[in-house]
Amino acid sequence: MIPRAAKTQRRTRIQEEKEEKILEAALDVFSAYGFRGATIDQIADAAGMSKPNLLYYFRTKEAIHRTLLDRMLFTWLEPLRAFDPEGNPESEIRSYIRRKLEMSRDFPRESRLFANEIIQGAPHIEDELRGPLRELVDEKAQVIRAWIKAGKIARCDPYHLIFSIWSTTQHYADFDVQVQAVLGDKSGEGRFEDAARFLETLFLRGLQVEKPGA
Amino acid sequence: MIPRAAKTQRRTRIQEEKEEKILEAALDVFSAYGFRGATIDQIADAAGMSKPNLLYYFRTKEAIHRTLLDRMLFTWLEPLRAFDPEGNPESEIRSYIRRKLEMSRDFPRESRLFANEIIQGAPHIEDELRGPLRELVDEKAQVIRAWIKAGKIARCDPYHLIFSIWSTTQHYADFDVQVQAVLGDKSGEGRFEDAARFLETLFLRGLQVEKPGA
DNA sequence: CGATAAATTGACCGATTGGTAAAAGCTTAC
DNA sequence: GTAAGCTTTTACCAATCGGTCAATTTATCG
Repeated sequence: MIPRAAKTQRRTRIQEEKEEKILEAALDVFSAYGFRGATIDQIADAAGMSKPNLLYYFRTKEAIHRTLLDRMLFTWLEPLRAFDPEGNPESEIRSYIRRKLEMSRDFPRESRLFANEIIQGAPHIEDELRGPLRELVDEKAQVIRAWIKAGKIARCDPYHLIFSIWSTTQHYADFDVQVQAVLGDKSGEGRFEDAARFLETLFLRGLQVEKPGA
Repeated sequence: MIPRAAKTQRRTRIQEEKEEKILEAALDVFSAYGFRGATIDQIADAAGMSKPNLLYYFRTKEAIHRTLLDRMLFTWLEPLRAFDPEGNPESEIRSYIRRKLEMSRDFPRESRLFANEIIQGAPHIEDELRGPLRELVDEKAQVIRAWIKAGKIARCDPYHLIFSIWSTTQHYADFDVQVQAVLGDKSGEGRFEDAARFLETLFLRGLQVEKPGA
């Protein structure tokens, strides 16, 4: 009857497939319209099934949204988790920027899902922001502070540094229409490398990571 | 009968007031939920009037949205228009950052209205993006390019420079919940100065505007 | 004042919203 | 096979959606 708690406790092949198909369709719709702007009918259409059938797998619209957000939040934080206190600042920052930029390129819908949620006040994930997210950022801010004290990078506010890396990289996913409107619609690979080069240069120079010269 | 085309051609005091009140309320609602997520009832409630009364002043939900977006787009571009080719790069960039940051502080709802629209594919303003916006950006990109050629700032892609200033500054309005979740909810003035100092330093150092020393 | 136009309202419309009930169709294990 | 449980569908629900209409109230002007 209820798929998520079937008597056998073991998920059917069909369950696995259909749930994935629903989440895939829902990602399209939620990322394009936000939670309130999205409708179950739209998601069901995109998933190629009837509305009651969809609601057989996820009991409410919110349940679908939650599942997507939970998945998203985890992978969204991966690059920051990979930030290594033992590594050298230049390459750590460089690869953090690159990873975030790759996520914008490879998972733009996930990025927009997240952006929609935050812009609209994060009503579904405020706890996660104030809990796990904040803790992780605090931890990495300490790492940056240590680098500053050791004279490895220029003095700066580590929190705003993290914010600026988030915003600049996510911009290419969330504001893609605007970027395309300004740059023209030529395909993406060259654009990606341009952005990567620009941001790496900006941040590394801005933090004076490179040897003092001239 | 129809207020926007009254026989007298002259707008009543009441029209002026009510339309402003509606737009004010609509800004709240649209910026919080996006176009599709917002409802006329919600806006009417927030404006303290009945739905038919609201529709007496704006014939459709889209008309309200359009009016807000048109107003917004104009003021949103003001700081970029003020970018002066004759000025010196350091102070121009510095004041551009500051102006954009002030807009995020003083008009966060307008910023979120715009962000919602762009994230959701800019269905209502794509023409404006490809037209006026693009032209203005092209023009200012030329200014930056000239500064580079004159050796006044470091070589970099001017478009991505503009994007990065947009994204970093708007971040404080659009992703405010996240910023507050990470930094704690202490009041804003100190935060604003911190952000301004960080961004100015990042960009000016990143562009090597300051005299080569050490 | 009275008259004319502007402003506001309650009642209502068809379409769409998120979600349910129940029965029919389909798989799977025995 | 057949029975049990999983999946899907049809029909439906109350609430809400954007928007209209006619009637009423209020403001304005001579």
